[in-house]
Amino acid sequence: MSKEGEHHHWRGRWAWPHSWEEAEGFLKRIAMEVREEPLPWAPHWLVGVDVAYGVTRAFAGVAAYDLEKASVAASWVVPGVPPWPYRPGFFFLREAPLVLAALKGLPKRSVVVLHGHGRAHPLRAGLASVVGVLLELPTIGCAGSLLCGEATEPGAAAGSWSPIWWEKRRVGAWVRTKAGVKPVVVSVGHGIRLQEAVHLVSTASVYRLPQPLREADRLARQVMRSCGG
DNA sequence: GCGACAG
DNA sequence: ATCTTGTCGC
Repeated sequence: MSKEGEHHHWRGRWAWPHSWEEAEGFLKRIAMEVREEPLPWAPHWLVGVDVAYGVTRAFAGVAAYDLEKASVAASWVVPGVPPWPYRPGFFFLREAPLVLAALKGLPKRSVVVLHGHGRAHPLRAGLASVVGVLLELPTIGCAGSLLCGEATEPGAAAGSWSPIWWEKRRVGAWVRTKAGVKPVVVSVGHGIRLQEAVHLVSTASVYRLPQPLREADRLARQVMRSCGG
């Protein structure tokens, strides 16, 4: 990845943060731009993105899952360099630059699902919201655990879910994607309704995480290992 | 002050 | 997250 975001069309409108302090202001502005609204069309693709990290390089895996055929139709990997260390609440600083570069040229009617949070974030704007707002794409956050908020345990059956509350707002859903397995945290990233996000994640799941995310993760790791980290 | 804390 | 294959249990 070269100088973060330099070549993207959103340069100018959004100055990429260069400190933790700037990152906080950046997220607050992203949060104000997030729209929680119905998708403008019936989605055809659920595109999963995940990044695997080696010693010096990182690899973003992307998997386009055809919702009708219930299978991954295309996948690719984009190499880069992780510019920031991980810090809870600022995961986007580490992951977003490479993810943004990897999501070029998606087909129409694509919804992107990211391995992290959207509105279920202390500032109500996690990685999925950053990517959604900057690329003006519908995005969903899907994470393995809560960063903030509270929820009651959903029922044991696959598909059941309960709302997640944070500062008196409903910021996400705790979703049982597989019977008897720990629920995942689903939240709106941008341009979609929580209900639709929950439905898409549930529909695309066989195991705990939705298929496009599993495939993106598997592919990114595979390529990373074949490239020697 | 201490613990918790997406990946 | 990552080091790491098979194995134990429902």
